[in-house]
Amino acid sequence: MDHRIPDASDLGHLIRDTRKAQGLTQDELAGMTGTGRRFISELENGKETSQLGKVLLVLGALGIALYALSKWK
Amino acid sequence: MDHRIPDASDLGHLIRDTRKAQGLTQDELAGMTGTGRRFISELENGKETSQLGKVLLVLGALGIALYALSKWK
DNA sequence: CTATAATGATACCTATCGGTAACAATTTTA
DNA sequence: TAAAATTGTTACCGATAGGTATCATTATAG
Repeated sequence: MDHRIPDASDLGHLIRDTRKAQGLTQDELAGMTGTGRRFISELENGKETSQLGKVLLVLGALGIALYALSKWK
Repeated sequence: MDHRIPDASDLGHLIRDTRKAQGLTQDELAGMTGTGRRFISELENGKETSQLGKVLLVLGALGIALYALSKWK
């Protein structure tokens, strides 16, 4: 399934749903990505100031691929 | 055109290329998004710690749509 | 229901993000 | 080329990200 990601809370929801679909806890996902449970919780709740690199780590750990669609290039 | 975004530097390259394709300077893009030129410069150069919300603002300003592809949900 | 697990929220703390400004280096243009 | 424009880099600095630990709250299982 592909999802458009206009803002942080959309990404948060997708991450939460995907994590649960895989039967993972926030603690486990944090461990898999070298982050903390607090980071995962805040990310899933749509925090705008989450750091890009860590977000991409989490997406990667969940097997979520990111695509950018630009009509300019 | 769609681009896979595995890490921060891929996103940086896409942003830079798209910005130039539209004839914008970093200063102008910073102004359009309420950020600073420094943020744009570092983002384009693949800084991992750029904040998610601002990154999404920049993508929006450039007309780049983000999609997430998950086989779980 | 109730015990247990999972998540949310908060305090504490160090590291650092990013705005502004200034200067250097690089690229573009005439 | 040389001047101008653009971008990279650094200093300064207030604000805050996020790790760990802890407690409150909510969800889940038996």
